[in-house]
Order: sequence, then C-alpha cells, then structure tokens
Amino acid sequence: MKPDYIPHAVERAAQDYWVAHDSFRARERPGAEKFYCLCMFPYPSGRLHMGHVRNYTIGDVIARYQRMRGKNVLQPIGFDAFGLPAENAAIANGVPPAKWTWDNIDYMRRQLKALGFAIDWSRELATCQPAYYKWNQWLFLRMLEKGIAYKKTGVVNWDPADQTVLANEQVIDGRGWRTGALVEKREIPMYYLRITGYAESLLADLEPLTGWPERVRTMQANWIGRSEGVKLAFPYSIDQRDEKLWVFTTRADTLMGTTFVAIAAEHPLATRLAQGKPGLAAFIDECKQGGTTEAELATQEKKGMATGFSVKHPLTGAPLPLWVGNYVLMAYGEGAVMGVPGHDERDFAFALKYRLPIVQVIDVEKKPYDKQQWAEWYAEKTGTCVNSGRYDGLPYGKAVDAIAADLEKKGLGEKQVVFRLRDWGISRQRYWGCPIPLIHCPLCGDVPVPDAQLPVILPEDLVPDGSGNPLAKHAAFLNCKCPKCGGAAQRETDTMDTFVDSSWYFLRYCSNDNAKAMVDERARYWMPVDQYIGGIEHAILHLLYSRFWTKVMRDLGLVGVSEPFSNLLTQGMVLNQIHFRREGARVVYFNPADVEDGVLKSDGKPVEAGGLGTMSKSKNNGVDPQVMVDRYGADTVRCYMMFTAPPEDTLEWSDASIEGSARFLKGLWKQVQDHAAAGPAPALEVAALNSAQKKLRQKTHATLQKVGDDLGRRLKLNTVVAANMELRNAVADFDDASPQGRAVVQEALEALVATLAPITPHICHALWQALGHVEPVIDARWPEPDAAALKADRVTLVVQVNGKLRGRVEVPADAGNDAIAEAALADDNVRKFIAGAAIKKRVVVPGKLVNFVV
RNA sequence: GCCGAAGUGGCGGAAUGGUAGACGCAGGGGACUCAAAAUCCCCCGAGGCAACCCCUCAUGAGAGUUCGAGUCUCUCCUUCGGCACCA
Repeated sequence: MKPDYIPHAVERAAQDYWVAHDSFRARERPGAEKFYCLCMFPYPSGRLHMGHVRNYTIGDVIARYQRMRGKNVLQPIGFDAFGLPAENAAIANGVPPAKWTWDNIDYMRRQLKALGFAIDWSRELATCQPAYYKWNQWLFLRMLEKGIAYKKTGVVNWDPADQTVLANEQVIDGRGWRTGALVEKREIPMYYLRITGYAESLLADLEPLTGWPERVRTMQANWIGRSEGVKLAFPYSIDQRDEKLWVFTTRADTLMGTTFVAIAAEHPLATRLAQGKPGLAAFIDECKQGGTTEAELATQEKKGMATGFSVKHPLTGAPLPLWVGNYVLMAYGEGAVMGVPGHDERDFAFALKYRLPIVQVIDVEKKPYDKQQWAEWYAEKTGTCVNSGRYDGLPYGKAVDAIAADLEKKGLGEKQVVFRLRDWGISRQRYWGCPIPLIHCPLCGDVPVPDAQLPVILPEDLVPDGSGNPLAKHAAFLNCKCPKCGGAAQRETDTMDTFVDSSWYFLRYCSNDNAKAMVDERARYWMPVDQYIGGIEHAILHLLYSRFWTKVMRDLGLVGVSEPFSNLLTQGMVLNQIHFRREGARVVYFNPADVEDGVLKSDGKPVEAGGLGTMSKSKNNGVDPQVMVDRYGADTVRCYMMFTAPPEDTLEWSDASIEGSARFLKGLWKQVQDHAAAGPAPALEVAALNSAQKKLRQKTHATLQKVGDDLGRRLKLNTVVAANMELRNAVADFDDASPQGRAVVQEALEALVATLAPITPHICHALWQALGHVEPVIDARWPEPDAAALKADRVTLVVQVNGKLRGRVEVPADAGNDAIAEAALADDNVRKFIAGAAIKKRVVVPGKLVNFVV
C-alpha cells in the first residue's frame, strides 16, 4: 500500500518520534567533536514572523547537517524577554508586561515546535527570569569593582508633556510619538561600561576572525574607528586665570591654517561664556532641540554663533575667534575642533557661511586653490605644507611629527590615539528590564547591593501608563535599607539596556540550571559558538557588545575564550511593504495583509505607502507563517524559505511561489513510495551498468558533490534545494525497472532523502524508513560522492573565438591540448569565424573550454 | 551626512573570472476529464531570419583590467541595513 502525502500526519509522527527518543538533548561528551549551533534568540513580540522562520530554519539545517557529519551538536533557544514593546502593549491594553511576555513566549514556543527544529528544549531560558538576570546584576557589580562600570551624565530625549524619557524610535520628526510634544535633550546621570578600555583588542581580534563575513568585520572596525592624531590646546584667559581648550585632530599638519575654534553647545566653556549673554544662551538652547541620533546631528543644517571670546593659537599666539557650532559633537574627542576651512569640508562650508577667513596651507602639485568652491583635493594628505612658516615643504607625516614635537615642548599638545567608539551607557529609565543593583543612601552615597541580596527582583505586577518609570512610584521596590549604615535608602530605579541581556545568553545555555554560578565548566566544553546565525541588522551593536562582554568574563576567569562566535552567518532581512497613517502627531501602522491597492480593507480609506522595510512589530508589517504552516505543512514552508533566496540576501516577501516547493515534496513522496512499493531494490553492481544507468549515477554523485560543498562550505542553501530538484527530475525521467535500474534509482533516492533531511526533516524521516532503513535519518551518515562515479569518458568543451561562443566539441576526457584544438578547429562555425586569420593565442581550460584569439 | 551591502527575463533567483538566465513561480499551448481541480507533456529574455542552423543585443549607467567580466577596479544612480535608548 502506498500512503498519500499528508504533511501534518507525517510531521506529527516525526516530531513524536524525536520527543519520545529525546533526540536533540545535547550532552557534554569529552573527546567528541562538538558543534555549537546558535541562532539569535527572538524577542517575544507575539508570533513568529518570516524572519524568525528564515533564521531558525537556516540554523536547523546547519545543526542537522553537522549531526549527520558525526558532530556532537548543541542547538539551544531562549527568549530576549525584556524590552519596550511589552511596555507599549501594557499601555495599550492595561496588561502587565510580564503576562503579555509570557503569553507570547508560550505561543511562540508552540510555533517553534511545530516547525520541527532540532532544539534542546531543556536549555530554554528567558532573560526576564530572576535566575537569569541575577547574573547581569552580579557581573555588573564585578565591573563596578574593577572600574569597568562607572557613573556619569548622558543625554536623553525628554518628552516634556509625558515627563518621560523617550527611545530614539519613539521620537518622530522631533516630537514624542504619543504626545506630539517637541522633544528636548536632557542630561541625566547614568551608568556606563568602559568598552573603550577594550577598543584595541576588539579591533585587533577582528583580524583572525576569518569565519565572519568581511563586511561585518569592516563595519566593526569602522565603528571602533581608531585614529592617530594630536591632542592640542588653545590657551585662553578667563576671570584672570589661564586655562586651555583642548581639541583632537588627525590633521595637525594643517594647524597653521586654523582661523577659528568651535566648541559643542554642551561644552562647559560654552555654558560659562553664555552667562550674561542672552543671545548666545538662546542659541545654546536652540542646539538642545531635536534628536540625539548621529544621523540627525550629521544631516542638520550647520549653524554656529560667535562667542565674542578668543583663544590663542598654540604656536603663533595669534587670537582666534571662538564659536559654538551645532556640528561639533560633545561625545567625540574633546567636544571642540580647530577650524581649518582651507582643508576640511565642514569647516569650509562653515567659514563661507559666517565669512570667516580661509587660508590655504597645503599644496598638491601646485593645483589652483579657490576660496569660493570646495575641491576634493583640499582634504588630501598627499600635499606639502605652504604658508606654514618653518613647516613649509614638509609632507603630511613629517609635518605632523614636527608640529607635535613643538607643541609638546610648550606643554600644549601630544600625539594621541582616539577611538570613535564610545562607552556603553546601560541605564534605561524603564520598568521592564533588569534592575541596576545599586542603593542610594543619603549618608553613604551610591552603595552596591551585596551579592547575598541578589537578585534585586523586578516586581512583575505593575502596569506602566506612559509617564515615567512605575518603579519610581512603587514604594515597596523603591524604599530599602542602606547595606552599609542600615539607614533608610532608595533603590536605583533605572533598569539595564536589553543589550546587556543578549550579550552573554549563549554562555548561559551551557549551564542554565546552575543556581550557584553564572557559568560553569560546561561552557568550556561548548564554547565558542561554532556557527552563529542572525540578522545583518545586528552586525555592529549586539555582536560588539557580546565580544566585549566575553572579554570581560575572560578577564574575570569565568570563560576560556576571547571571542564568542567562531563563524557568523548574517542572514538577510525579510522585507515587506509598510503602510501607515498620520493621526495628528501620531503614526499608526497597518499590516500589508489588511491593505489592498493603497486602501485599508476595513474602512476603505487610503493609507500612506512607506516603501519596503524589515518585518517588525513596530512597523506592523510582519507575515504570520502560521497560515502557511497550516496550509502546506512545516516542511514546505522550510523548503520554500531556503529555496527562494540565498541566506545572506534580503528577501522581499511574496507568498505566490510557495506552490513550487509543495509540488516538489509531493512529487518526491510519490516517487519514493512508488519505488518502495515494488519491493527492496537489488544491490548495485557498478560494473554491470548500461550508459543510461551510468548517467543517472553520475548525476547522483555530481549532486552529492555540489550539495556537500554548498552546505558544508558555501552555506548556499537555495542551491542545495535546486540541485536536488534537478536530481529528482532526472529520476523522474529515468524509466528503467530492471534490477540494476532500480538499484541506481535507490541510490539516487537515498541521496535525495539524506541530503534534504536537514531542510525538510519530517518527510525525510518517513521516506528514509520507506527506503528500507531502520535507523532514523537524523542519525544517518552524510553521503559523500564517489569520485569514480563522477568521471565521464567523454566531455563537451565550449569553443570560443575571441571570447565569444562559436561552437561545442566532444572529446575524450583525457585528450591533450593539441588534440582538443584540432577537434575544435574541425567545427564549421568555428572555422567560419577564424576564416584564415592567424591564431595569435590559444587558451585551453581543462574540461571547460578552448578559446582562440585571432 | 557617515559606514556596510545589493541591483541579472513578467517574478524569486543560478552562473565559485570561462556556455548568462540552472531550479522554481507566473504565463501560453496540449493530454487526461462530462467538467473542474490535481497530474503529465511542450513552449517561454529582446531583435533579425519563411524556417532550422545561425547572427546581433542584453546582467542599474559609464569607463577600465583581462584571451575572456554578471563576477575584479574606479565614478555615478537607485534600493536596503546600521548610526550607539527598537530588538
């Protein structure tokens, strides 16, 4: 009897088998070659979206493949459970974030199980569990002891209407997303982690990380942004005292071209000079409007105001006007820049706008200099100094050395290395996060919570209302005793950035049941992660923070590795259309499924098109894969996700072509069942094969070779499916019920089922049994191609004349170059194009082509 | 604005410096069927040719390197990701 393909029954049976046999429980087996396969854990936003399905399918394919290669595989999962959307849901629905989060986790866990991922569920964790975040707090205290964590002020977005701090995402066109109020910048005290202390090693350790995509390493290196330059001082006198204004520059060679100095609006000197100057004070206030993001600062109109105050040139002593400029970033360097309009594009534009002098001090091969129009070469480091007194004629490097030496003699400067990287501010004025374990005592100051009192538990029954942090109004959490003096004190109500939670979860999977320690020796067995898979959007922040955190833990003796992830696959985003409406100052997003022809289906009124964007909760443009799983089954959805685009490319969602994957699996099922219904195939006798049988066998082994390379080395999963579709087509076209014909088909079908098993594990579980195997396909050996079967007697070469295809020629596989050329020249069309001309050159690529240059 | 990618038929994509369009979707034609669905077979980049052969053009635009470029280099355009409080 040949059973029909009923995906849900097949999938249930396979999943029941794996659960009954505890197939994916990972155990430490010293001596066994381990493989830690990890996907970035999901934020429990509600339901899985297509990006999740893509991510976890890629990971699952790799995990199952490595298992078939004989590795001891660990594939865990958990939930990144703290964060802003839970608070937003609470504001919208009046449900505490904890309940919302756990309901979502329960639903998503069911979805993940329905997709059949080979996950060790015993290691599941959620970052909102006290047993997890206790260790955030514990490590934070260790960092505080070592001076890695410290307190300073930082700038936040402040919504004056709701009296609350806003995330960048909640600021839309400079206004609060709920209130529409103009957002202000505000300085508040925060805790920082000194990631800059690790800048050198974070940069240096990128170099040997060859398992990472080059683009991610480049992005990280640029983000860290090491630059060598000179820190130098412009002296000035104020209130009868001599002081120095420090700046950093990578272009000390242009120092003699300085015509002004500009400081950030937040610079302390700006504040001092604004006293008694209402105009300047108003300008500084104006600079405090608008957002805090770098993109916003970099694209805003460059504005400045003279302070009326001067500083002195460090070498000539000449007075230079001091300006406040909104393009000067307090966060980078010293919060002040020397203005060299001759050789810096921004300074040039600023000088033109405010009619400041422009002086040329670098010449490049005597090219003409125009003070009205910026030219690219003005900023080049290839010229020599001019109009620079004793530095005239010096090239870049020597000029910098000479100027730095002269500054140093005067105590006004020295060479310095600075990084673009800034310390990591982790304080969030939010409820749904990990409490920062500090107590503020009126007598003792900031007192760390003693280890014995950890974790500081977050109360889970509060409902935020959008104005401020509910922890700050919750007496039971807020009021406590000072651990030092025993007097009345208050807890810190800020919580940690959720990036803290995700910076070490991969370590906790190794020992998630240990209540006594953050990590234990099991982490030494499993770490580093052999393959990490996640969205390209995490290329910088999450990966950089995880690398930093791992290095801190290494320095505390907690882990044995310096880098957490040996190999990284950055999956492309799954994009979908964005639709929205502006309702007053608020923006409301609509799911593409509810929109047709630019109109919302429910009310027939138009919506605005926001273009393509990554599927996200905040843009409400996710596609629920559950509909597809219900209709086609998990294997079809998995197959389609892998087939439709290479893992690293962006994928624009369309559910139109999933039918092809459904047909493929249906056809494969029928072929295997038809074949199996005729009884066991006889043993293969290679020597007895006819040429058609040899040809199918060659196709089988060519497919094994391609698929093995695509899966093992290239991670091109789309072509794994495509190559297997080709092989299936070849089997379908092969009409030979003879004993050896059936033996060749058996081999082809086994290759198909085994190599597809990582991608479509359920159907392959059933078909592997149908092909006569007792052991499950998850434990089958990955099939390797047979070199002898790959060899053909004769090969077809392409013949080119001057690089253009003019013919084909079939020659014995072992033909020499002269024999190939002779055969190629016998082709009529080839002869036509050579047409008596002299052959200047002959290029033969063995097995591929021959090219005549005439 | 800065940093990093991507751009190939009607669509998703293949081509690992060597035959551009594998594989699939959609579409067209046919078989089966009372009919439909499902399934199976054939065609399917544009132009030239009565037709086959064959020729020309074509991988966002423009240049360059090479016997040979979708692939490498440069410039430009468009789209996407990141820009430190979305995760």
